[in-house]
Amino acid sequence: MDKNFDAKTAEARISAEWEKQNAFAASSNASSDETFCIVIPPPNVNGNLHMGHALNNTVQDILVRWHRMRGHDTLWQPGTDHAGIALQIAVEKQMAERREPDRKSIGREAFVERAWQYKAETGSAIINQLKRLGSSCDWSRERFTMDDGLSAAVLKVFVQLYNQGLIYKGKRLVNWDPAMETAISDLEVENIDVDGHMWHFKYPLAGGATYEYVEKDEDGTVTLRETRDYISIATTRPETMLGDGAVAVHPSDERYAPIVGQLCEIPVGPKEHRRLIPIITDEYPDPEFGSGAVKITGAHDFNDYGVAKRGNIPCYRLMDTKGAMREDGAPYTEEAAKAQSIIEGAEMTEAEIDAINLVPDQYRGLDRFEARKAVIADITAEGLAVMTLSDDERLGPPKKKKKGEEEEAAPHPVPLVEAKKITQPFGDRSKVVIEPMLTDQWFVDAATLAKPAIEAVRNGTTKFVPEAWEKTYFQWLENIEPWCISRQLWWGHQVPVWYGPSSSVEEPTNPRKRLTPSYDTEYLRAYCATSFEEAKQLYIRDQYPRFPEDADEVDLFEATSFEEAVDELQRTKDLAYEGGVRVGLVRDPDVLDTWFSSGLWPMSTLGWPHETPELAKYYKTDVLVTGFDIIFFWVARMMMTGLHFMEDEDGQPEVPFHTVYVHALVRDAQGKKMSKSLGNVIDPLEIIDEYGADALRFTLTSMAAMGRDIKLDVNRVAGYRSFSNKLWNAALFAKINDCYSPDTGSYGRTTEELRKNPPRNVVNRWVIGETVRVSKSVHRALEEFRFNEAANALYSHIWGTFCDWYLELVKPVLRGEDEEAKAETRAVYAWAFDHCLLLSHPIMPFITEELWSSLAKREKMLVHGDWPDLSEDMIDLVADTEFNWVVRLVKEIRSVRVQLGVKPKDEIEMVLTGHTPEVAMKLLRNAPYIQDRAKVSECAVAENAPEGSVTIPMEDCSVNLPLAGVIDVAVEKARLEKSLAKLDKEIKGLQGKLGNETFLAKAPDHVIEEQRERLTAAQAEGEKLRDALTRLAAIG
RNA sequence: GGGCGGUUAGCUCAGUUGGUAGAGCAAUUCGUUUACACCGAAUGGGUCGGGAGUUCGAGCCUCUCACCGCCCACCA
Repeated sequence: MDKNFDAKTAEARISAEWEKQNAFAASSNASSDETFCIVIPPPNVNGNLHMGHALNNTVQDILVRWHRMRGHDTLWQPGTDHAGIALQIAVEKQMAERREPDRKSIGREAFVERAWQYKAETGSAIINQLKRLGSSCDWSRERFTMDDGLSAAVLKVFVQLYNQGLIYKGKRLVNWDPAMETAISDLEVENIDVDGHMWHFKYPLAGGATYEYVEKDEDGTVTLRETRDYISIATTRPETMLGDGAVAVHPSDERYAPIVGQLCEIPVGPKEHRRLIPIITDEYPDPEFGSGAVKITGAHDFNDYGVAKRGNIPCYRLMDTKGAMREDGAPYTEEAAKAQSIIEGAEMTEAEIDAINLVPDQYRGLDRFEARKAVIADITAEGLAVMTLSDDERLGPPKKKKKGEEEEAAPHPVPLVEAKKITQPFGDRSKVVIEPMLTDQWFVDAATLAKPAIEAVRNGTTKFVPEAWEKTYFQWLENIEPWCISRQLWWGHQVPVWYGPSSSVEEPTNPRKRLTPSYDTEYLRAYCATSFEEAKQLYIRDQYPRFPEDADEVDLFEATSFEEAVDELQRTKDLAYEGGVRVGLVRDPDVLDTWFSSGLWPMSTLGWPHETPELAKYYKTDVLVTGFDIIFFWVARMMMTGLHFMEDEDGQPEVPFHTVYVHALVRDAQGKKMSKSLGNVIDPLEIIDEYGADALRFTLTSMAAMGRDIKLDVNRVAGYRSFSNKLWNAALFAKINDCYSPDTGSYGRTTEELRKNPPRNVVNRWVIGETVRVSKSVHRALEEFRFNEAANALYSHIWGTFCDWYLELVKPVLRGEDEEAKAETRAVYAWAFDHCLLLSHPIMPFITEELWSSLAKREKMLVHGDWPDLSEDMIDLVADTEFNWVVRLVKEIRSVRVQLGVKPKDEIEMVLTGHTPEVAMKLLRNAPYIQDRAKVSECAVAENAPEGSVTIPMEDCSVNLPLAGVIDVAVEKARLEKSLAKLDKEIKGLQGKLGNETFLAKAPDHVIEEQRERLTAAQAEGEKLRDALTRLAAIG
């Protein structure tokens, strides 16, 4: 055996061996019907292992290895997520780097192929990284959210929810990412406070009308009265003024009561053609804020959208998919006239309103931020920019003063713009400012699906650990909004809906008339199906009900766009097609939110919608291990879909897992998530390279208890590497001392034998008891998900008990001549050490596996070892108390030696006094150990303490070290006095407590008894110390 | 604005029915041809953020304040 564990080479070798043995395969090592299943939170397929993954997978692996060792039928289901938007960004980035033509120029089909190629290049990296961590997933069952099986699940879920009315399409204001040109869900928006500005502009009243503007204070006293020909509006987004549909004030706001119902002018655009909009009332404006008047831009603000819907105010879309001002449509004057006609009573459909482009010609094509600058400049030039701030507000926002910087002497000059902290929405992937955009999108009726998901946690069917997270879960689900699931991306599951022209406008008796159908959306019908073939059937049945038997005569083809459908029809128009009809069905181009497919993960990876044996056996799964950041994204959605689609044997909705273990996030020192852009990432792979996977795993395990943040300290990893080194050397010691027989490959005694015939030697009996104890502690800790307790129990047992005491104590025996004692000790050493390996394996799989096989020939690898289930009756209480006494005695002697400056090499005598015969026996029985451990030459027993000796009080005796002449009397005196002072303080406290009648009356008996015992012991010890002081005084 | 965490030794953090404050690292002293220097022995170090309350007894329960952080929703 090498002197140290070479993690780097050993880990690779051991991984290979596990793989070769199929050690992680589902059901491997199963000896009971009890199942245990965890589905991995699928990492992004193009991702790299970060500390969060490391923690997450360490926890899962501990549970999985533990259950597998217990003989449970165990499956850890692995896989990866296609990471919709994230992967598309990555692919496009790579294409740009490689100077390939961009996405749009190669087209959808080629791009998707390119993305698959990218996936093939990077797809195994994260899996290999998980393997390096030691994750014992059943890799043969690896799944991918876009593989055939999982895609089938997605289709089935979509179609069923669609047919149940739980998925629908609608024109809504959604969060739009102008960089990726797609909608995103609420959860994918990060709201960040940034320094912003608020502008105040005058909207002149139509036709130069005026009114008396009156401001009053709280008492009703008039503070301002003036004649105005405008209404003042505050905005942080001047560029959206172009799309204003109204100005709203609160119905109770008396200042504006005179002008409600009148029209005002949007002060931007060509002067002669400025749009007029009505002043309306709505509950939304806060009279206390700004001027109390709000411009209503329904197509670009979520609050305004609500007002617009209530007040029947048109929503004018100003921007294109890139967030630039629209360039389509007729010149501004014509478009504005259309809008104006609505005010005058013209009726228009939503689509017609959406088609109106109200961007004045000079702003068309400008980026939204450029447009903002231009709008501000133009309005300001016209003198319509105003400030309506109080003097206090004019000071601007408080500036953070840097050290040494002088306080601002004078207020700012009156600004034309108010500096203001504003919360801006950013795309969590693209990091660009999100634009509310009025678009057609697919939604899931989340509120309906949420109800059973809430109930299942309420009634305890699924439990969160720690429980506190249930509150977070409820809070979100109870206020859930429709979930926008469509993305205008190319990478992902395409929405399984096909559109075809409606034939209902005309009688389909003459199908030839439908040869070139109008693809105007008004006449489109949607068919949701799991395949084109199915959609075709649905279309025929719906559109040509009279010709079911003539279905062959309807020639349907699938087109990727409406343009293509029309082109294709034009192209084939001349082809003879007797007696039939030719129609192109166009598939919805959108893809689904990544979380739509990962939300099915527990069902889909086990085979659903097929009724596979795995699904029957392992669903519902047991524990879901996750960070709290994806409780909403993922956990809640798995609960919703799981409950909707899965049933138990009784036909009741079934949850996907009974326990959700929520762990902390690994963060940086500021409590921020680790991120590449912040440069605060600790790479787990580098840590593994340097310290080994076991050390990293042990570190994360010991920190798993933390509430929310784990601030990883690399020093701690180093500390736990030392721990594995410790374990390694304890094994080396076993090898050197032949604890494992090379012939039989075993240590000669089974647990059962040791239980029936306990060893003679008290040290061996004691270590068996300690082993039983630690096995119970570890087991209980794992049962209760208290991973840090399991780690700490092992740490202190292996290092503090086994290595520091047991290993040292058996040295004299193993070096001695008593062959019988040696044989017994070897056997017990090996047994106890094996248990250290068994119990540590879930946390530190590599080193324990390595030692397991290198110490002895084994029937099975440790990964399939039998998890200890030791019976309490193996704890020998007598040996226990006796040995704790020995340990305490040795520690006391060592302490005294160091304090009094006795040289480590010097052996001293010890004399026991004030003892009973039993105590004397106890001492003599253990004399060899005490002599060895405390460097004592002789353990004697006497009536009286020798002259000039140092005394150590024990509860049942005194230990005297004859050190006359060796020690400094003054130092010893100081030592005794210090101990005495400490003791007196304790005695005083205890006496006070026991003298307190209410304490005696109210405290439970066992507590009182405990305090009494402690007092007695402390008093006895105090006496001994006082005696010693007296004797010392006699010498001095 | 709503919700949730945190504040314990120099540092990173444990501390589960309220009953003598703990670990690792760091520090100091001493040691080691003995499984291990990725070592051993010993030592020092905390009015458990402030205040109030409940209790015989509070790091733990209640209230409050302060600071730090997270989540959700937001005033145009």
